[in-house]
Amino acid sequence: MPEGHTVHRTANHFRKTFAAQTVEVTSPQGRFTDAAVISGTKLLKTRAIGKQLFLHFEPAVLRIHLGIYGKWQFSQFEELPEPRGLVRARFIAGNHLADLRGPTACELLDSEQLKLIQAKLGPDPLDPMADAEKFIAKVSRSRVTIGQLLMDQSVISGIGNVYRAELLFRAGINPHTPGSSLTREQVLGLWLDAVALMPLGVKTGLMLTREGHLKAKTKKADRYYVYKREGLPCRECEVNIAIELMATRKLYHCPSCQK
DNA sequence: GGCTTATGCGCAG
DNA sequence: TGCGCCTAAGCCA
Repeated sequence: MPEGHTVHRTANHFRKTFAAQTVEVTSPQGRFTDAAVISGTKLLKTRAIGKQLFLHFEPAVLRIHLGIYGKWQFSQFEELPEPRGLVRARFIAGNHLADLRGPTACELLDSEQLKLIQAKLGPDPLDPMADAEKFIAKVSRSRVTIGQLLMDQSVISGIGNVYRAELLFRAGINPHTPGSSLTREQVLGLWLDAVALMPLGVKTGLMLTREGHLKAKTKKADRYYVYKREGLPCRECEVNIAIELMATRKLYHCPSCQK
């Protein structure tokens, strides 16, 4: 379920229920072989950058990336439940439990490795300290299409297939436009729109992108302008929403509103 | 119950 | 470009 907002929610949850505590870390499945290195140490700091979660324990930093399959399951228990299925990592502090399944990455980093990985990440619209100019500069210099640039985590962190489609529709920009063909106002506009929308995602856990429907009570069927609406009439102009593959990912857009 | 699909990404070639 | 990852929800029967 991971576009950036979900990972920030996870970071917030860890901060609330695990931070500053001694955490017991195990790998019931066995594949996270370094669990013992951090188990029994304190969670000092929790940070999400885009789709990556960094849990700073005393001996090392744990980097978690859910990829497409990864899932978290959080719960509180009176009696600790047996792990169900393949649990890569299990975190326990007090009566709080977090089970991690199927992640792409669950690995310990030293400070050098951490620096390298974080240096590769583009600015995150959910980070108040993020530098929009870095995003603008990379897009403006690139002949790659804006549809692909928005999915490139070294250009901007945290955008996935849903926000990509919706942001471009909201901006009235055709996904095939090369980054360098966009005006500075258009690129800044995309950034500012992400800055405006993504906190709603963190707050509600839903990707709310439709003007007038930016509330958690918005029904799933009404939630998006174009994402997964191929063949249906555009909500603004009635022309059918188009679908195609762009670099192996499904891309949705309105051929009329996004010229 | 089975089959399809998915909000991602690294890697081989 | 295509594969591997290998979970879980959604949909159909």
